[in-house]
Amino acid sequence: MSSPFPRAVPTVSCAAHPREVLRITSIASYVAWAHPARPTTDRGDRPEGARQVPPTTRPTSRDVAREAGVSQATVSLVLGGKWRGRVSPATADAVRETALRLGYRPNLAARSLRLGRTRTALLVVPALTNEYFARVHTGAARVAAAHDFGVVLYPSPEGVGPARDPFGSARAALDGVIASSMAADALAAISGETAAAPRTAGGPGGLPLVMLDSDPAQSGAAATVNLDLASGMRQVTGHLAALGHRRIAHIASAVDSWTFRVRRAAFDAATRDLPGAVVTRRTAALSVEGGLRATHDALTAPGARPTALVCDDDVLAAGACKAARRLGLRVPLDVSVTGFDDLALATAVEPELTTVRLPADEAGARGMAALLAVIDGLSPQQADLPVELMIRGSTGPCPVEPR
Amino acid sequence: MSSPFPRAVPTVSCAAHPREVLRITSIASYVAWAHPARPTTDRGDRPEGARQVPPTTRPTSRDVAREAGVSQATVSLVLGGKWRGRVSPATADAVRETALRLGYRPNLAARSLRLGRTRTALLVVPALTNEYFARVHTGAARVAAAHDFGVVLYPSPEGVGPARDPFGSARAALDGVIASSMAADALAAISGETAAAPRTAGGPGGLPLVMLDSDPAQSGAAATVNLDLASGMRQVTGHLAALGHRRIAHIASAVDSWTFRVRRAAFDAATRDLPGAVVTRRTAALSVEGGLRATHDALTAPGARPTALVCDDDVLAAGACKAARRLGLRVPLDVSVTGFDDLALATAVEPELTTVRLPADEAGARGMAALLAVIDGLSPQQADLPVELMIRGSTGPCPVEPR
DNA sequence: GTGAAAGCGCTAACAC
DNA sequence: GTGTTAGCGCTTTCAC
Repeated sequence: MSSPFPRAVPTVSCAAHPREVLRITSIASYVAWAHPARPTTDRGDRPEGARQVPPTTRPTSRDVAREAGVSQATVSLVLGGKWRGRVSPATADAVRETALRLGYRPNLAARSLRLGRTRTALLVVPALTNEYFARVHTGAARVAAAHDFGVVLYPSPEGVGPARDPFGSARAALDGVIASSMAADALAAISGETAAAPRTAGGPGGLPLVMLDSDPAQSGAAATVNLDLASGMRQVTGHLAALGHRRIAHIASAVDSWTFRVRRAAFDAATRDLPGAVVTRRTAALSVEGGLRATHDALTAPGARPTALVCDDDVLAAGACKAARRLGLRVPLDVSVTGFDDLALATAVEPELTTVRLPADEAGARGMAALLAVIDGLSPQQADLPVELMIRGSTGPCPVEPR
Repeated sequence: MSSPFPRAVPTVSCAAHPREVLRITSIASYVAWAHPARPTTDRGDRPEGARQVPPTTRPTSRDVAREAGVSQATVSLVLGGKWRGRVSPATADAVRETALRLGYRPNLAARSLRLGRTRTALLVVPALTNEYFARVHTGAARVAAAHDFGVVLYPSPEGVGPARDPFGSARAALDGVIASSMAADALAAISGETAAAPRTAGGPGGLPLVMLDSDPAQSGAAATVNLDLASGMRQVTGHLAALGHRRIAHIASAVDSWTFRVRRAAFDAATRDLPGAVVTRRTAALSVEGGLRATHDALTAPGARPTALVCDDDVLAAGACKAARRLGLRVPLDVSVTGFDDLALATAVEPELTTVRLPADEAGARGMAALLAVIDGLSPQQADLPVELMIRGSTGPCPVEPR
């Protein structure tokens, strides 16, 4: 997606043009910031003489100013790129040169404090250990970077265990929040607080919030970026129906979040219209093991065995394939399996999974774009992102004489 | 790993005991921070009247002080947990109550500016789209949180494309850096800058740096946390040798980073001592597809076909299995395959991969602990983390009459 | 036991 | 064109 926003001008102008150099310079700059500080825990004050501030500090804009023979304000203007008609080019160059030579880097804390905003967004994800959200982050970070924004991840409690304090994880001050579903607790809290002024940025107590993959009606967010999951599920069932499958089991995620409720409802709606459809459902923990167990149950339950397994997720589908094979069933000859998400896993297993590709990267990018729009006081575009059925080897024609 | 550090006392005391409430309160607090600020891009100044600071701001410690009828300093002391003998318990309670009622949250930018440190560490990872590093982050974040530190991820350029400016990604000011290998550029820059004062925190230009999975001799870091990869590779080759395999192909990662050089050297060393061993090697892009191609080449090369494939990585191993099967070879009957890392993928595929479990979470935790130690002026313990061979279904006895 | 005051490094309005 | 100045919100001496 090409961003609808104008490109931000780099805050600290970088004489070095090749991005290699820029990158290195910038990272290396971090090195120039160190105070051997001890945690401010109440572990009793040090008895031995209190070591004071270290002798070496990194240069401030004042140092640059002194060194360059200008005022500190001039340094700020030049490095901030706002010197257009106010500082002579020669002076500006001198300042930049000095800043570079001293290895000056603006103090972000000071800047944030002064500006009252941080150009930082929080991305709340259920757990980092998931390729899907990694891709969401990638997309969000890409758009953010293009606008000189940063993204800080907050893996919501389930991810790292109940985080004692989000300040520990999301340490930065924030300009906005992007939250995906599946972070129920946190989301409830956020929307609850935002309810007073849901649609505006800067309302009383209203930090701009964009929700991903969540109920637009309930989120209380300024914007919602959703995927057309219903279409995906319809494509899946349509595909299976076209292959002749009628006995279909839904291996559903046990996680109670909007995204899975939508998948379930879409599955139900799609199969309801399928003449002769015999539908069952098992819920499973969101893991290979969970999918395996639920599928085992679905395939060994009394009654006619399903010929197709619609899984809420690729991971579940991988488990489903294992379960089928352990029962001596061939995929897709005896039973077809579909996934959802199109993770790398989908093409790592054999047969490769027929699955629904979710544009995770794009969702993250849209989410960030929406957040930036909200922060800007604009109304972000709202449209479900299209998903695409990837037909691969795990689905095939319904066996003629099943069982 | 149980942390060697004392537990930090929460900065803002939380009357609410149940962690549910704490969590919600904390996250919700973010909502109370909003300035409808426009990006400071040079897109021309607004012609229409310059909207000033929004009317609503979140409460400051001064507001709390006024409301509670105390001085702002008292608020700071109480909420900072340093009121032990200086403020009366009654006053302290009143302050806390007021802070809670107003929804007060300390401004992190101001705190950082004042303290000169941020209690934030940067975790540089090659790309987020990788379960291994997600686990590293999890471990690091866990230890960090226990010490009231935050972790900000910086997916190094390969991950999100060449980030224009790390300040865009890692927006927070930092107290230290944890970097994994495979982030060559960034690392070179960091170690280059740190070389002047490698072993101390707070040396001139020396931001504490801990390297993960990197050459201890070259990193220039204050500490290195490594895995005993050589042992892992020895276990793999030993396992295969015990099964009778002698013709072994190494499907090596094409990524030129220390971790893979170690694996390669260990493989070479281990097979060198194996009488009658016939060893080949193919390098592969770090993907299922890459593994598939390299393995296809290895299995179809002229000469006696290898009976075992040692892959640098589970993803490569997944590709190797696919390649073998496409050639009509059964795993493990005709060819054995081993992976490395023990990602979830290893047990998602069939047969499940015999692989080396890397304690990623533990590595992240150790890295963070080491960083905290360095920041504290202590010398972190240095020891390679043990790895473990997970024997599963992808390896079996060498076929008696191979080919 | 509590308040007053200094100042972290930066930006931006305003003088000159 | 350039310099001076006033804080952003917080922590931390130091008086009282």
